Amino acid sequence: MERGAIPLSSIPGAVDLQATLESGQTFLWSRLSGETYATERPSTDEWYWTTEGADVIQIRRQGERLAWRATTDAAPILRRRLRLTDDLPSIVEAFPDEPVVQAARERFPGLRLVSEPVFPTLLSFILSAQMRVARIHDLVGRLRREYGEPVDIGDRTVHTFPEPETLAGATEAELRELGLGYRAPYITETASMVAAEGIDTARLRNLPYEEAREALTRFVGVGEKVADCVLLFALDFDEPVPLDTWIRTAIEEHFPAAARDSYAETSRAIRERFGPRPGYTQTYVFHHLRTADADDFVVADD
DNA sequence: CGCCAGGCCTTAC
DNA sequence: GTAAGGCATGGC
Repeated sequence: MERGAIPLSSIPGAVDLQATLESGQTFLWSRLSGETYATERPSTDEWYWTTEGADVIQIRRQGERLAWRATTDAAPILRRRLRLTDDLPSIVEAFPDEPVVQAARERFPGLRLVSEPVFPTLLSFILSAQMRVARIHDLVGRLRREYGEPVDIGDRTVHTFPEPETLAGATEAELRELGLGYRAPYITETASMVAAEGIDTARLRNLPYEEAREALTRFVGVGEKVADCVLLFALDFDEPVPLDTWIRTAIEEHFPAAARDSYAETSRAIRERFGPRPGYTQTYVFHHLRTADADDFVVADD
């Protein structure tokens, strides 16, 4: 087990691990205590763990640094996945001067976008259709335990995210037994597609945003909304504003002029009102509205 | 019981 | 291209 630390002084802006990892952008991180998405804010020494390929990575806030321990050198992985080089102060400074956006900004200093592995993100958001955030995370955990590889990390065992080939070998009936419901065939079909031909991430990253979104909908269970999530949370696009029920409601209430009939038109209209990096704005607004009645997410003094 | 959740698919026009 | 209906599951 390797260990290391990243000084907060080396990161532009704050880092709020809970807001970043438990805001529904990624379902690939868990509190080591197992209390992920508990209403209580995690204790300050709480470890979060995830996997990347066969490696296990853990991180926690420790004073004025981010401490990590992992089966590999986690520093470059963490810098990428938590976007620790993003100049957060200048990003939020450019948010539009709208009350709901500014309220979200003030409530979650340190909320950062993520840049997660593509295949696990693709499958997570296929699962996300018509499901709540905590339950999506739970189902990802079931996929890990059923189809991933166990890794002993000392006092407990965690599981890697399953490879495409492994999930391609699962049956729809097996996945339905795990509780995936009608999303079960989407997972087997898309896993089979990825096992057979991969995901051309280099090509996707170089496509214009709307073309990349269209290209991703080739996968079964991936419509415009899920495609937007993959582009925003795994492929580093700045433009996507995934139009889920929360954001649609926010548009109706706070940006009614941006409401349109089609997804594509509403997407264009809200992007023009969310500032230079609409995806970042969206992540703040989503987390703010979804936790509007949970004061536990407000930063407490240590 | 009904309603909702980070929607997508097929079918019909 | 758009509209309608169906679809699993669990929490409240």
